[in-house]
Amino acid sequence: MLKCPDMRVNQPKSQPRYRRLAAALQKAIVEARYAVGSTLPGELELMSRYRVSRHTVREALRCLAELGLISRNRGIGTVVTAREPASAHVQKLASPAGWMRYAEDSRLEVIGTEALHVDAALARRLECRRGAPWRRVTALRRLTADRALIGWSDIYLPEAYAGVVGAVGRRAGRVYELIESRFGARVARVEVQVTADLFDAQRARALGVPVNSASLCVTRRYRDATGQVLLLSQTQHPAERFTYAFELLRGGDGAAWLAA
Amino acid sequence: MLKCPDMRVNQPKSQPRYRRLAAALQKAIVEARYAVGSTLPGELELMSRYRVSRHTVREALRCLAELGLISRNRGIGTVVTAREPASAHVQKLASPAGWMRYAEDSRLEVIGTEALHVDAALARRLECRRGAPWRRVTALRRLTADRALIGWSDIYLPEAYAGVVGAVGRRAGRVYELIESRFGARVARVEVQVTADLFDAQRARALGVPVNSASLCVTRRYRDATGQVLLLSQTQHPAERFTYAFELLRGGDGAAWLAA
DNA sequence: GATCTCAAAATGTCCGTACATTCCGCCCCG
DNA sequence: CGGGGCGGAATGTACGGACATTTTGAGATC
Repeated sequence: MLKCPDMRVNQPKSQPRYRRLAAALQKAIVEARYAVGSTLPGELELMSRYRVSRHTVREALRCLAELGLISRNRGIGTVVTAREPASAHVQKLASPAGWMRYAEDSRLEVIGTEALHVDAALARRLECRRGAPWRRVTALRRLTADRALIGWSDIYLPEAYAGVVGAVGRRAGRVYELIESRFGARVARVEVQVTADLFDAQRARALGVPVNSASLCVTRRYRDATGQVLLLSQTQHPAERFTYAFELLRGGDGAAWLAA
Repeated sequence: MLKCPDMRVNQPKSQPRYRRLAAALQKAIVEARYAVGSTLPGELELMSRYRVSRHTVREALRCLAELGLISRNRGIGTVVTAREPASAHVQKLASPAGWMRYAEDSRLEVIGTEALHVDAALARRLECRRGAPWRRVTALRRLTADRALIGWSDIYLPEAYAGVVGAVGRRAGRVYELIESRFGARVARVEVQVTADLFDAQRARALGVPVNSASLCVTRRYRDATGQVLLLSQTQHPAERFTYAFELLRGGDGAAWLAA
């Protein structure tokens, strides 16, 4: 059960004290003796309860923090953040278009927006000139069914299209569709990049996942017929909560999408 | 530069001592004052050289270990394992078939194989009966150009097909193609799941990436016409070294793959 | 009721000490 | 030459102490 990182190939007969304490605390969390959101006893309390040094308590708590089960902050204490991984949402892709957009069972929730003049690095990503006026929108993606958080999105669009921001998440329609209908633009191609990343502290906190936990990272560039980028969105999904799944039908030397 | 995990949103004016030491050591590694493969001075030496406690040295080294720059073992010392992330490989997908198989510019290198009788959990994944004889093959995936490691694969196939294992990575042809040509089986469908995960110690060590670093995790089930699983492969790619990229052409209400 | 201040609670940083465990190289012996 | 044993070097575990920093709640004041 206890998965605190251990580099040694051969496990010792008896576990170190701090690992045993970590296992005991994890058991208590799994058995819901400490509910998610509740606060564990403080270090001093744990010291006396388990008759170990503060060092040992801290090492044990470090293990649990690495597992993402707890979060520790000065002045607050040690809060249980997870009992087990949340149930995973599987996004079935019935066609390649699924890579372009999300199903209707989830929705964006804007949590921030700012106008900016793009620096050199961002200009490269957006394929525009440096200093151009763009708008960054930060949003969370939730399942509509149970409001579960499944992603954090950073969305970039030209400032000229910023008028759609108010409608994002409020009105039916994806961001690029809003841009198309409001400004008469036309998305002709979408470039998709799929990789993985770790959640930083800000994103982890917003999603309620451990800092430095794994995220599936999908970046999309929506281009018009001239190749210009109309919209770029980068979404990080918690690995434990989101999976893309699809099926290919084998044919000749290629493959066709198998609709569900 | 220093990316040791820090939970605090607002950085203090001055960094803690251990972070400063970690930064100094990382700088020395980047500048190749300590080459990859070489051993850093021991804890006691660093204590006297930097005039800090052993505790502070250990915390600093822990940061570097988390970054994957060093590896620490009793009796050996602290070895530099990486100077910087390896350059990233972008796997361009010219068609949906790209999700089914890898391009010709990389190759599998088998590092282990074992016969097994599948337990309940694995039986569910392989959709076979518990106790059935299967073969697990562990392999690394390398770019042929520079031998760079881009993935770790766990491959499962029925023991009846184990005869192809010797040819994996030695002869041209993907695993499922080897099975097809050798045993007359026929892959009709491929189910693909894309998510993210963290590298455990074993996989991290084999790939030379940090423990608990992000991996893009792709699972493929190859099925015959009756739906039976002929082959399951699960590959973890280091996020910094591997990205899937493709482009969709917008059309009607769907999307078509844009060939490169 | 709202705001400010202060103290207590909690974790973070950093020092020190001691012993345990593992690895590796060297030396000795067969 | 090869194998085994031993010692030294190195990190890992665990104890203790002290002070710093952050958060929160209670109480006082306006």
